[in-house]
Amino acid sequence: MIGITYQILARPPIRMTRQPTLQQLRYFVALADTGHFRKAAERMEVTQPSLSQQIGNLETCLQQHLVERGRRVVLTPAGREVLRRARSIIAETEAMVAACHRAEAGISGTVRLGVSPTLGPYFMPRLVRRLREHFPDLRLVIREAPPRALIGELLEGMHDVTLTQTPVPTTDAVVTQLFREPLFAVMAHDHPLGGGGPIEIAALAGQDVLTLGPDYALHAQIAELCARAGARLRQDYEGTSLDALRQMAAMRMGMTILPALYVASEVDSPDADVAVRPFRGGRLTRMVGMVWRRSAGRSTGFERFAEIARDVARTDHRGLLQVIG
Amino acid sequence: MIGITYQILARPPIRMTRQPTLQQLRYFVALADTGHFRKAAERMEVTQPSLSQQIGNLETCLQQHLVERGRRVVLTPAGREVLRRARSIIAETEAMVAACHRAEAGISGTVRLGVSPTLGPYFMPRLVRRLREHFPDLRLVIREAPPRALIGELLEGMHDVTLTQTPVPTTDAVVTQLFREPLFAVMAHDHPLGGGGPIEIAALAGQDVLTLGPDYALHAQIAELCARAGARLRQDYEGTSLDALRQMAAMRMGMTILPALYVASEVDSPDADVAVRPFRGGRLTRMVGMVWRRSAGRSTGFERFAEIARDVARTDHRGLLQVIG
DNA sequence: GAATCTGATAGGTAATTCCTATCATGATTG
DNA sequence: CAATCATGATAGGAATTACCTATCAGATTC
Repeated sequence: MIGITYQILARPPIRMTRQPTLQQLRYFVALADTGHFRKAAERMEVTQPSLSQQIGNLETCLQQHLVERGRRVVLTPAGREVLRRARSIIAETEAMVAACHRAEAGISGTVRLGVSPTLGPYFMPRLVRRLREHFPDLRLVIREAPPRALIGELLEGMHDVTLTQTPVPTTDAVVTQLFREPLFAVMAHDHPLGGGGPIEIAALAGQDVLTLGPDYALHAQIAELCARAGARLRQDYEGTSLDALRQMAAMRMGMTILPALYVASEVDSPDADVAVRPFRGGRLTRMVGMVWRRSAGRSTGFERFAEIARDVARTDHRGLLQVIG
Repeated sequence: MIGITYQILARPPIRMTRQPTLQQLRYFVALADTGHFRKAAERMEVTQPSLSQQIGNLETCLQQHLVERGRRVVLTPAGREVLRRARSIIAETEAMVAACHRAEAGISGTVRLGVSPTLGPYFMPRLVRRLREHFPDLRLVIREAPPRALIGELLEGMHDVTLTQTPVPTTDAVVTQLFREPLFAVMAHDHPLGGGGPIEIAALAGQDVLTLGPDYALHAQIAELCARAGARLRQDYEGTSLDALRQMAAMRMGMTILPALYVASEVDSPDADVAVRPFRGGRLTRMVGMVWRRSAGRSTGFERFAEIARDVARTDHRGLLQVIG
């Protein structure tokens, strides 16, 4: 008979099975704590019949008596077990709500930050420290990937936000520019262009130039520069990292072009194994920005992240990076 | 303005703060698992607008975006954190419901069984084993207390059910008789009444009789017997346990009267330190029953417990106990 | 460009929660 | 012992929430 009714109504079984509600659990905990229906109702700020009814509904749903209703209210064994679980469920729910409400500027949970390896090691340590100051509850997972992969992964949802060289080849992302980072010519000490002051782009003519693979934004930029300056971009050798490029230059395999943050961090010392020359007037730079999915919307808090990153660039890398905005 | 509205409506703050519901959490988990609103709605057997609205309500309540709605559905960092907690909350809720539904004959949670020390050690081991066979999920806490305290504690809610000598001095409890347990006369081997077959109650006349203190039902019973038979109930010495009584009898401080289960367990051997004589025709017995609060109602499962206890008495103590019912 | 897919919004129905009023029972007071 | 109070349940109805149907707006596919 009931089976037939179901067929007629086409009502799904999931809806036929009553489930306990969090409110019912809260009412039950209040009753257990006060040992008294009226007092529990007062505590929960509803009337006694409402509370009584909801606790009755809970008992019906669980198919167990939870309470003995005599001269005193006493929990049954089942009631005591349900009380234990109810407390745990309510506590976790409240912790979840509190964590969400506590979140500052929409930052909550674990943020996954993707970063280019040409940038991450030289910029992130200070940025992480600063972010931690601003968002004490922030949890951050940082993953490195070459920019071409990085943007794809961002769009796939693998990262929440990325720090990388711009422009990026998509319109599905919001790009917020942070700063302009100068690039430096780097070569062996005894290279024809080694030594001296700022170098002109035109001086690259006829030189062998090493750079990273095409997965990096730097690759296209340097390839375009070589074409423009009449230099030879070595196709037979590609660096897999900035360190590799520097070592190849030191071994006289050609000259290379490296970002300022890397140079400042890894090369700028009197006993460096390569010579470093800035381009005249800072003519050669790369743009660095923060990128997140357009669908993330306006309340993500990532704009706040970008502000903080600019601040780091401004104060910790003063005179090296040209902050934008 | 809003503060004033609140004052006018006299609505309690607890009601002004929206709380997440378990259904919303279930919808959100389905969305996270399917990555797709329509598919999640199908899975939950509601329409897409319903699911969409409830997830929106959850986001409003938590004051966080949980989902990016773009060309694909991607969880935000906050969303991933809420997902983790939601899974835990739902799992615990389902475990709670399942435990309640799985319960056999209303037995669920941890049952607290109070037992008289004159009974427990000699009857409970077999009863517990049998109960465990019938209720595999049963959790049992067994506590001993003298019967006078035991019944008070039962009424206070400290025990859920008790096993004790009856009658009990209250009408607030349901008493289910289990069996009649014979009592035996016990004395030193060289006591004037030592040796021989069954003893008449009248033979106690003039004898010193030892028994337990007034917290035990046995006390009143033996006191009444002594008055009736013209025996002297020793007031200067009281046993604190059945073992103590037996030892005092062995030391010729008087005779005593002990229950059959104890005798069968602790005395019934050829080299016992006391003589044991049954009363003629089994005339002297005590009644043992199971007792629970009247307010526990009819669906407690304790009647089932009583049946099992009778079964234990019938099969494991055959010829010793006279089962009732 | 039309058709289809996807998620949001609006209006209305159905279901649930809560309130008020009352009932039934037991305990307490005078 | 009658009157009163306290306690939890039940009934009817109002208020609120959950859900459905219809539609909109934007994106994607053919």
